[in-house]
Amino acid sequence: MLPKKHRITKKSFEDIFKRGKNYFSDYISLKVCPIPENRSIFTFVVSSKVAKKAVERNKLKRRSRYIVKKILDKAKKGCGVIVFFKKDSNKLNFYDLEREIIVILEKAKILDN
RNA sequence: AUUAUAUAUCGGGUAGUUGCCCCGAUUCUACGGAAUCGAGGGAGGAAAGUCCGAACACCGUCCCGAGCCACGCCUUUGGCGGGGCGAGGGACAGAGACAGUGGCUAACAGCCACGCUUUCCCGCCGAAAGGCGGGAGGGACAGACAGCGCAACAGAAAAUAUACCGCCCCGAGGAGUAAGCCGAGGGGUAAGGGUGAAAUCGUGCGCCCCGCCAAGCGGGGUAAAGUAAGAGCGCACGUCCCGCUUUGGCAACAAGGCGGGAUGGCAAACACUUGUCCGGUGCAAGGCCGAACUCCGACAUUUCAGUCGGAGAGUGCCGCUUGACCCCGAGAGCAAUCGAAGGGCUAGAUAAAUAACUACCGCCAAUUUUGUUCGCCAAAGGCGAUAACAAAAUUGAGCGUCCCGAGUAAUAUCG
RNA sequence: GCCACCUUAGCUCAAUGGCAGAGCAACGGUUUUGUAAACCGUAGGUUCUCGGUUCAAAUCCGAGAGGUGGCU
Repeated sequence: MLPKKHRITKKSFEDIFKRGKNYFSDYISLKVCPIPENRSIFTFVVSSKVAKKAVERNKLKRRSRYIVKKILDKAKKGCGVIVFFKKDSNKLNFYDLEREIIVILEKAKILDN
């Protein structure tokens, strides 16, 4: 799990959601927005349209947090990121999910490749 | 061993690497917090659905009100008078909820025990209706002689039976030599008609033998038995209802006696009746404190900026886990349940923690390959919140819903 | 967290407890040189699911499933 200082709070969520720039891939869409802090913050949103059971939604979120945690040091500072999952993304296994997330973060220029 | 039903309990394990939330200790600190350590803790039986009734918190109108506070007067260890605050209690009534009796409970529409009723099976009694006994289930189980309604189709008729066919009696009159026939109309009749879910409580009998020619009468038999005709009648039995009453039971009710009677169904039809219960909102309740920002006022100023005070404000903190708590359980009770003594502290997150990966054990209905005649099994391969159903959001009680295994107990069947 | 409502033919909707219907769409035919329109006809239903009340349930009652909307 991400430490608290890398999570998005209730207040900043609204802000990033409105002002954020969109990036898309087959399974994931991002909203990215610069923030006036010397760190990057993340959160993950899984609609109940993607996975009906809370169990599956939580699993997707847990795995994603672990992946982001691993690459946190290499990421650009000062970004607020909301990760939305699209349909069928619950069918990905761990390694495919990791590849998806890294590719789209590179696309959004949060990660250098 | 298999299947079905019911059900106490359990819900993957071990090791390693890397992490998250809470708690505790220590250190540092710009007092916001940060770092390190810890043989500290970290989802469920249904956490879910939200069908229920509670705890807890706040709020509204009226009334009662223990007590407290100050004031006035008097005949001053006291009495009287009006006023304020006020723990707590009551009423808040509608097109509301509930409905056998007793108990359990904080409370309930839940649970336990009992009663009544109903369906199926078995046995016995009886001519039948029906009754008695046993077993397995079901019952939203007050009231349909207070009102107001509903019942398609079929049927003569569907709730005040108002008679369509038939049957019986009377019969104006008609044709005819007569016998016999036809017959408007009137009266009686619910036994027959065959419908329907339901037809005015149900069942049985209305006879047999002998004597007199017969009708009829007399005698005998059977539990009992004959009218102008006709089963609305008679007799007997059964079921149910009403009134009075005896005994047993806390009660629902049961068993019996006397007398009278036969009133169909639906209240899960009604803004129907009777009885009982109920004020409202929900932890986003509510409390503390008031950041950014906005507005107002004052001060100060050439301008920009600023200082102080007030109001609004949700960044935050509390509520938030010691509780109708958990384990064990002497003892009370048919049981639900209550419970002495002893021991324990067991998630509190907030875009929301409780995990990710690896190895071994584990699991694999169906599908693929190899070994093997096949199966078992082994290996490959697949799965993994590592098995199904499924994850806290104030708390706990119940209901109903979902579901794989392990395991426990009992019955039936096969060996 | 809480509350209200809906589910009927392929689609949009009706239906006092008493034979489940309408419009559009589909299919066949008539008409036309042909198509459309028009006209005639036909088929299509587990009334979301499971129980119950009733002689009888799309309708009344209970439980479940799916969906829509609202408050905070």
